[in-house]
Amino acid sequence: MYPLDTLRHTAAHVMAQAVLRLWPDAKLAIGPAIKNGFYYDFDMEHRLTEEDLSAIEKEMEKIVKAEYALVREELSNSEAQELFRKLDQPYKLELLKELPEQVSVYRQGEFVDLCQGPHVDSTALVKHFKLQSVAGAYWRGDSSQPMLQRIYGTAFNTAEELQEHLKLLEEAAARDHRKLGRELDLFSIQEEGPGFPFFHPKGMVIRNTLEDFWRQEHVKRGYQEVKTPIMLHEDLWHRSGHYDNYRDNMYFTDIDEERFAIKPMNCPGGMLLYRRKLHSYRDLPLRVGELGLVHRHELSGTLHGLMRVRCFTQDDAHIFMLPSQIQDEIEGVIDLIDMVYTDVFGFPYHVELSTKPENAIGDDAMWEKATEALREALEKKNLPYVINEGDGAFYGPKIDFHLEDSLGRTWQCGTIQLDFAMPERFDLTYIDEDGQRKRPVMLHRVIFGSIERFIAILTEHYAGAFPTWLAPVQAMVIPIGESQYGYAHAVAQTLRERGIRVEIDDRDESMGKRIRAAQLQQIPYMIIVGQREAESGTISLRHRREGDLGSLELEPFVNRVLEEIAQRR
RNA sequence: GCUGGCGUGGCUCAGGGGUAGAGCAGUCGAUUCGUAAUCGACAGGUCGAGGGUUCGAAUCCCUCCGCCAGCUCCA
Repeated sequence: MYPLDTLRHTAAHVMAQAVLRLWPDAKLAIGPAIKNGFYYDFDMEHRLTEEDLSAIEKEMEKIVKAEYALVREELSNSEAQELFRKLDQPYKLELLKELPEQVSVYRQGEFVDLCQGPHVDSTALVKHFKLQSVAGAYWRGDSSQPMLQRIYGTAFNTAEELQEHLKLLEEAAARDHRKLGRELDLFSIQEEGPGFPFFHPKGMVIRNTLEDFWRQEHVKRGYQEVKTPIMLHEDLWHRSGHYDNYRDNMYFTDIDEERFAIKPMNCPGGMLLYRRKLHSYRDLPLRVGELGLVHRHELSGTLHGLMRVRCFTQDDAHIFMLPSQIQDEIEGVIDLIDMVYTDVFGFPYHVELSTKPENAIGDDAMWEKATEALREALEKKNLPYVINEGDGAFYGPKIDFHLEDSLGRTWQCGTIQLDFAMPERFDLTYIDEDGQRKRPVMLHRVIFGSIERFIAILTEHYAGAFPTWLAPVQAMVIPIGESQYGYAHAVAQTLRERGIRVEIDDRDESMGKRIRAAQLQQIPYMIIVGQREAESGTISLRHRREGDLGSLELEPFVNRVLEEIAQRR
């Protein structure tokens, strides 16, 4: 048994060999193993289609059956150059320019590729593979370079593992929040507003419930809430550094011959609010939250349902604090994020520490200090982390929280950014004990990240079956026959008065059909009322997963639902 | 933004140079039903938009818009 990435790397070679057999003019770029499979990039006249994939797979099968040994060969760089010049493989020559004096190639049958290895011993081992898709990809990931054709595939050691993986992909497609968002009537994106989502009544229930939860937890932790304007004068964005560092993602407009920008971030507005009055050291830490709607110009090709949009709501907060409060405040945010991810949603997560990017404001010493402070907090909290070099915000380093959903996919949601630069730029001050004006330090942080994206993640995580506290409709009352309509409406009204989101399906359709409709809408509880229930003043309860739960009085049911809501289950 | 693919009723899809079709959903009627699809009828589309070719375009060509898969980027 070889490690999967070794097997997949060989699979990439087998695929390249097959492609070369079918299209001898193909120029090979690179073909590595990746997280869930492998790919190889080609430059060729023929435009690959999905149909070509099965032809390539057939050719690959021949190569597997031929059981070619993979043979490693050490060459000098110049020998390799000669080889690939002869083979007319210009991308390999370009790669060689940056490789050391001694390089290696791997051969299998008539095929040879520049490659470090390692590989499996024989093409015979690449039995369980599947080609998945064709897509464009830039040479060296650089949008100024030519676009190549990339074939994605995957490979496993056993047929079972391959099947399992393909099933997982199907499952992910079935849970796609764009599909569920339509079916459950949560949100839509119209042609008139690419990347600008519309929230439907049911989507708004989820959204408002999340926001209510957010507010409760923030009030408990001493946060205040503000709302800053969506549009502010361009001068502000020059001062904040956004104009220089973020201009390409911003929307601008004119008002009375003055230039304004729609906010891509909430912090500059937060700065203005801090500056509205003098602050004493006694006021700090000042924790100011904002559910802020930001707009960012994202490339059209990157838009993706609610996951990637052009306007979204950040559950933002800015914490202004004394330098001595940095550690406690960071830890407080880490605890809050942990509570939300772990206790409420049950998401496992990992953290990354992102350091100074190329476009950055503030000097190196400042960055060093900020990065160290974040690192210290992580270590104090005993949180293992990986470093994400150069991935910080332009105003400060950050801790990113990546949660893992029920399909094992990870999503970056929460982030904590430590910022010494903005307070400097906006000349923020507080009056210290000694009567001197001093500079506060600032934390930017989000828990959900973007409400829109978080809802998308939740939708896929739960496959549309939102827990009761979030479910847009918590109970559907289904009268069996017309004579129970009055009783059914009375039951619904009682539930409504107790704060339960209830609907009634009294359409003139069979009970089976109405149960099915409620099941498909993933409504947690169905309340069936027929003659028996109407006469005894009870309900017959069905749960979307547990099925028929038999009959009971209304009160225990109300308590059950209210308990689930209170427990956020 | 780039490469490739795709745009037909609310949804899923068929049709493919002679002037639009199914299922589901919807409406109406019959039915009044005991835990995932009762039966029937009706209604619903200038086939993404604009231009061109043609006697005739949803169908062929061009441009634009949008969507999908990637790339790049990111909450």
